[in-house]
Amino acid sequence: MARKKRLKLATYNVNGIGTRLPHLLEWLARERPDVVALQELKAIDEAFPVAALEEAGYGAIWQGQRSWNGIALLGRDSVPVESRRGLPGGDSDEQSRYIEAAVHGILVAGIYLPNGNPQPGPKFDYKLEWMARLARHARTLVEQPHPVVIAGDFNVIPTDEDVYDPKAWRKDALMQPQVREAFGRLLAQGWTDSLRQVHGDQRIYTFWDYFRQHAERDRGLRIDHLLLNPVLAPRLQAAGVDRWVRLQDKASDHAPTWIEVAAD
DNA sequence: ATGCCGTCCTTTGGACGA
Repeated sequence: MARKKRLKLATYNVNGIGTRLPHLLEWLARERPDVVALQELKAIDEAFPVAALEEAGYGAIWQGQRSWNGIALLGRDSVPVESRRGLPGGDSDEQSRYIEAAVHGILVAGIYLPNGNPQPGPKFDYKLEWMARLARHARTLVEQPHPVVIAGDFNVIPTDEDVYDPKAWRKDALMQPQVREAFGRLLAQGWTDSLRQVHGDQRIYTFWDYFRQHAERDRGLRIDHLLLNPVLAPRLQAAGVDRWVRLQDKASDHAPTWIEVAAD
């Protein structure tokens, strides 16, 4: 078999793996990503569809949780080699939001960053505290001599160019100044926001809520991100969003978001 | 201005999501 010239890395918030498994399998078959970070499994470990994914050609590691949260990493023809689950300093944190593994020669940190609404309040405080813990750990990842990507649902609208109507979302936790500053501090460590890097000033969204036909009208948010460390960033070749998945019946409110990097 | 819809189970309403 000819050696692949590119690797496709993707993140997809499925909003319930049980309900979304048919969508996930159809998307995997059509787009053939090499590495996938999943969020919002909303299922316990025992309910993860490991056999169906194996049948589809994907190895997986996952950390579930009843009802909420839950993350997984998939590797095409490969079982991810886990390096960590849960962020350092979160021994009392019961929420399944962080999983990290080596897949196809890349260290992949899959995250489901807390939403933080309503703000102000304890959930917003938890979001800021989680972002601080992420930043501390990310500092050790960014300087790795290996390629590293942080991929997932960040629940951060980085700028007003990343939301169809900033005024409508002004009070939302996803675009509060403290949240944007925390995301900015993360980028300042040396991470590349790959979708923005590839698309420049162009509008591109990864999430559309279920109301007012927002998906059909492309009134969305850019909140799913893939951040690359300085070793991986020069290999970035392409980036996009598989919006067709969001336009299907019974879709998740997020669409798969991906990049292609040169194989080393 | 708004969870208007969707998913889960703590199930037939409430909690949560963004």
